Amino acid sequence: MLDLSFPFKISNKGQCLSPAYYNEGNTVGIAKSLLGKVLIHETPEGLCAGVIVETEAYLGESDKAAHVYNGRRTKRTETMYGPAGHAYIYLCYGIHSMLNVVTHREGIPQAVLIRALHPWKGIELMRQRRNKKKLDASLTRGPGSLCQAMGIHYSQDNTPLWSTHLKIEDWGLHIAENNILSGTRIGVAYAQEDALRPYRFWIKDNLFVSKAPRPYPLISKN
DNA sequence: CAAACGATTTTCT
DNA sequence: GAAAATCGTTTGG
Repeated sequence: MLDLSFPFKISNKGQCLSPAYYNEGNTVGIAKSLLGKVLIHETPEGLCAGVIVETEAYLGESDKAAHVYNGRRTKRTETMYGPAGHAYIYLCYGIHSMLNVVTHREGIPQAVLIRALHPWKGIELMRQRRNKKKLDASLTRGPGSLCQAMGIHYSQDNTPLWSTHLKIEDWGLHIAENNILSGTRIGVAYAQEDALRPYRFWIKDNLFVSKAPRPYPLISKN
């Protein structure tokens, strides 16, 4: 029997991450720091929240795995060129919304993809949205799945993450460095040498972290 | 204007 | 493990 219980000690109040948090210019650092933060979405149906347990960094125009590689500044990617802390949400495979956080000042298109959540609040609503009869780790594992569970849609692209209805908060969870693992990003095999870079981060042993499609981590120097 | 392509997920074998 | 689902974005003619 899977143990889906909430494994975090959480404080009694949360603090919304400020615009400055996203504007340090250190995307890899933010990708790691976002582990343990709480994503919150409130809709007329109710409030859902989950702890971020897996992220990936996308490092701008020189990153062959990024949408903005080689300066592809298009209607879709315009959000990535915008202010830090806005949500870059796009449609993938015609079906799945993907949530990213813009992590660099205007003009520098870097972002962090949110790949998995440990569900905290609104779990029954998530289950309904995911059309699951029984709860299991597939509820919020994977970037498309977590957006469906949270009710996040690509029409919400470019929303600031300090909005009243969509935000990321700090609830005092600190993930120790030795509980953070890294490896290669998923689904970017086409990106040649950049596919090998360890820009994916996750909380060790967390049940909701994506299964790796290939052997990992592929430890590469630099 | 036509065609190929996904930072994926689910279902079927 | 293989293949389908499904459509906006991007690229090529």
